[in-house]
Amino acid sequence: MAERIEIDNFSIDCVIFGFDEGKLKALFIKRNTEPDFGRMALPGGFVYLDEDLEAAPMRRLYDLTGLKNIFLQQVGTFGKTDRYPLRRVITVVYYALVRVADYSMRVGDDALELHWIPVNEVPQMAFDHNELFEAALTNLQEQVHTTPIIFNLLPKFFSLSELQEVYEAVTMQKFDKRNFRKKILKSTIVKDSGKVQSNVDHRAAKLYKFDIAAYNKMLRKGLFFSV
Amino acid sequence: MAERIEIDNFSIDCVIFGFDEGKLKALFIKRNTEPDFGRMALPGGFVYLDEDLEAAPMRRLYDLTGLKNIFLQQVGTFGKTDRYPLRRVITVVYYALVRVADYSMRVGDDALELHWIPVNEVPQMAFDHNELFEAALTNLQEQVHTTPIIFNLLPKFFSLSELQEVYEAVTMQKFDKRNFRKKILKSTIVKDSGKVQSNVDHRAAKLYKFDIAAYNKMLRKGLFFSV
DNA sequence: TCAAAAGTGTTGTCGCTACACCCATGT
DNA sequence: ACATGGGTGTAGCGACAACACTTTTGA
Repeated sequence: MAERIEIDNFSIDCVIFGFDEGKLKALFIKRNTEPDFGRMALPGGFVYLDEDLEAAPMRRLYDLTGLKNIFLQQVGTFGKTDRYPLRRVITVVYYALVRVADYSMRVGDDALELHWIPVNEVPQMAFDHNELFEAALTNLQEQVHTTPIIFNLLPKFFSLSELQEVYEAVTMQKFDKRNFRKKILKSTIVKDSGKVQSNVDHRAAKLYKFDIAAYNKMLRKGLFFSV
Repeated sequence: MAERIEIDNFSIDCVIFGFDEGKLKALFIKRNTEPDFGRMALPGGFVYLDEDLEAAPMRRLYDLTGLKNIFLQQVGTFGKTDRYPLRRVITVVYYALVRVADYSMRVGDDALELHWIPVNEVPQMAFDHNELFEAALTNLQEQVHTTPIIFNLLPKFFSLSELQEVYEAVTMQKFDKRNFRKKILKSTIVKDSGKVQSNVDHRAAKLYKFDIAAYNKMLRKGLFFSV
C-alpha cells in the first residue's frame, strides 16, 4: 500500500469517556515527544487526505483501545492561529462513549502511557486541550438530557441503580430513587431483560436493556426523552 | 501587504438567517464559476493560514453584507472525501443571525447574485450545501429553546407580537398569544423601552428591548430560558 | 440475624394549556 | 363607525418534587 498523505494542518482530538467505579472518567495520554513532553494530552492525530473526516477519530480509537463501532459525537472545531506552537493546526474535537468492561488497554506503536482519570481531576494539559476537554464534557452533559446516549456507557444489561449512577456521574446531580425509576420506566426506553444480577452479596437487582425501537418510536411521535 | 496564503483544503460556509415579511429567510449566492455554475450555494470561502478560524466567516459576512459584529454560531464540520468534486475540502459551517433592516446588499468583487429565500423554499444547491443548510437550521431551532439568540433577528426595539412571530417562524409552531406573553414577561429577559410603535394604522404596540443583564443573572442562578 | 441494596405510593405544588372578549387608534 | 391588531385572566390538569419503609438475599 502506498504511503498515505496526512493533511498536516488539520487534526482530530478525542475525549474518550468511560464509566468506572461509580465515576465518569476519560482517557488521556502522556506525551512522549516535544513540544510539551511529559504533559497529559487528549489522544489525537492528523487526518489523511483520502480519509473521511469521521474515519480519523474511529481509527485513532481503534489503535488505542482495540474497540470498533463505538459511539462518537462531534463537538466542535478549534482554530486559533496560535493554538499549536509548531505551526497552524485546526482541530476537530470528538467524544467517544465506551463500556470500560469491553475495553482492552493497548499501547500503540509509540508506547504511549494511557491513563483513565476522573473528569473532576484532570490535570493541566498540553496546548489548549483543557479547553477542548471542557467543551466535550459540556456537550455530553447537554446531550444527556434529550438523547439516550448514556446507554453507550453501560453494559448491555444493567440495573436501574446502575443507570441512575451513570446519570448522576454525568450530570453531577443526585436524583431521587423513586422518581428516577418512575421517569425511566414511564419513558419505555428500557425493557426488562428477564435477567437478574448474579454474584452480588445482597438482593439481586433486575436487569434491563435499552429498547432502541421504543425510543425511535417515541421520537417519531414528537416526544423527547429527558432526565 | 504580502499576499495571504489560503489553506486550500479547508473552508468555511455560512448560513445567513434573517427575518423579513414574517418569514425566516436565508441568504444564498448564485455560483458564477464551475463546478456547478448557476446553482445556488451557501456563501463561503477558504481560511487564510494566518487567520483565526472564526475570523473567516466574519470576513466573508462583512464582504457580502457590510455588517460587522454579527452573531455567529458554529454548527459543525463536514469532511467526506468526495464532498467537493475538485479536491479534498473540509468545511466548517456557521450560521449568522442578522437584522435585515440593518443589512445593505453588496455585490462582491466577483459580482455574485445574492438572494434571500424563505427557509422552506430553498432550492437544490451545489455540492452538499443542502445538507449543511439543514444542519444549520436544525441547530438554530434547538438553540432557540434554551438561549435568547433570537433577539439577534429583531431590531433593538420590538413589540411582543413581533417577537412571537419570529419564534413562530423559527420553530415552525404557533403559540397562544396570552401564554406567550406571560412566559416572556415572567422570564424578565425583555424590558419595557417606554416607546411605542409609530406609523401603524391601528393601536400602537408597546416596544420592548432585550435585557441582557437580566438574562445573564438568570443564567447564573441556574435557570434556563425556554419557549 | 445482620448488612446491604432493591423495590415501592401518595400528596402537594407549580407550571402549562386552553380559551374569548374588550380596548385603542387611524382611516 | 369600522377595521385592525393590542392587550388581558382564569380554571383544570398533568408533571414533578418531596418523602420512609419493607423486602430479598447472601454471608
